Amino acid sequence: MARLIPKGRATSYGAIAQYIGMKSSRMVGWAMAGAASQKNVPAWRVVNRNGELTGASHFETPTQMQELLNAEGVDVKDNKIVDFKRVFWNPNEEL
DNA sequence: ACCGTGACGTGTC
DNA sequence: TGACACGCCACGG
Repeated sequence: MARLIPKGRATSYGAIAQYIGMKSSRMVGWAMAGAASQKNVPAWRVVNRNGELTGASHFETPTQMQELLNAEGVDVKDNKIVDFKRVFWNPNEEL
């Protein structure tokens, strides 16, 4: 799922949960925790509904998530995505 | 089998 | 706007 997220965009746990049909968004986060260490899964493009990088601490370094997003053109300030609503990518609209 | 915990989300007060 | 409660479900103790 995370691999479907376009570069330079980001989505929320809830959006993914909704897309998959999962009732619990917590499970999405749980799944991402395991994917964070995997280079082929852009888990850094998944944040909470406020655009906060809440899972940054699960990466190799707490700043890596922000670094990666910055590298893709996503502005991150104080561990939050700037203008998240504009960067937000809704998988349900891509159906 | 029970309980606490967690990268969450939504609803109340 | 901030704090709290509750639903959700996999995992470890």
